Amino acid sequence: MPNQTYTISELASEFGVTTRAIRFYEEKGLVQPLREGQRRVYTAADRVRIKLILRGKRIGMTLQESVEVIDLYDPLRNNTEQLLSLINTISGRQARLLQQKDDIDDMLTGLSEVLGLCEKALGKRQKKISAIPKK
Amino acid sequence: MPNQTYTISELASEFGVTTRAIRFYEEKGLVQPLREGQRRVYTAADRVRIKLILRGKRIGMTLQESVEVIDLYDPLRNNTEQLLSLINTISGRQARLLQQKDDIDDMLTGLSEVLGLCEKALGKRQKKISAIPKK
DNA sequence: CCTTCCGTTTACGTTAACGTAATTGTTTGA
DNA sequence: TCAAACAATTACGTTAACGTAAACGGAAGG
Repeated sequence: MPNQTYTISELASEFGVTTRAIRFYEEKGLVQPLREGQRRVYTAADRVRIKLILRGKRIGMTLQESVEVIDLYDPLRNNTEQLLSLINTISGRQARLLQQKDDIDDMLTGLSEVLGLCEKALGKRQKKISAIPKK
Repeated sequence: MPNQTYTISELASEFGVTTRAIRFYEEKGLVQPLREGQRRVYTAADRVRIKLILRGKRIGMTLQESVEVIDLYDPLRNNTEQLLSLINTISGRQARLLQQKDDIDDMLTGLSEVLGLCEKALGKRQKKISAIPKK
């Protein structure tokens, strides 16, 4: 039932990107939609992949990096050595993400301070204005 | 006393970037170090600007965006209209940053889950190994 | 004096991530 | 049936953010 599929322009408008961008992702092997004749047909899984790719982009990851992260979830390899290397990869990525959160928090703090100053400055003006009798 | 200055290579190695990158930032007008003859001399303020630029980069901002954010802190303009527009700019930026935090949290959650699976898989193997008598 | 180590300028090269045509189907509603 | 809307392929263009190389200058040390 929810064997829903999507056209390229549906996904494009849903995610606010161009169809060109989505075809580009395919060129790079990031997604492999089915075909119905010529037309591309995207499954729910394709849609999620694109969504995750765009999420990665928002926090400054390259397309390749996004794919690497996504691929961390795939059929878990069973070899011990690979598992250890996977753990290292994940830990490294987590560290970077935590650093990014700190960066964002710092920036948010700074912006809040500036915002406070702005409102304070406006507040004074407001008082003057509101001190003017209405009409 | 802390009228400290820095050479380009000091800053480069402190921040883990090349001198080329720092000169590039200057080309783009992001910093304007003093000169001592030919040599560039960076003040503490220059250093901070570069640090903030790199912080922006880490969370996926372009150099121009970083500069825009940094410039939000400068001599607060006094005009009411400008203040209102500044508030909008800041609010927009804050919204984006909060979105980024959510993105990061989602990614962290996913990675933790995968990490859990890895450790679980390794754990089983560890038990088998530790069940082997020592020599 | 000569080399070695910064530092400088100039300039062409590179990669990522699409944008922007131009051209060519294909389906669909008037 | 015919134009309008959507899709596909091909291919050249563009921007950001440096990399890389060449060629040169000053100073410091052996």
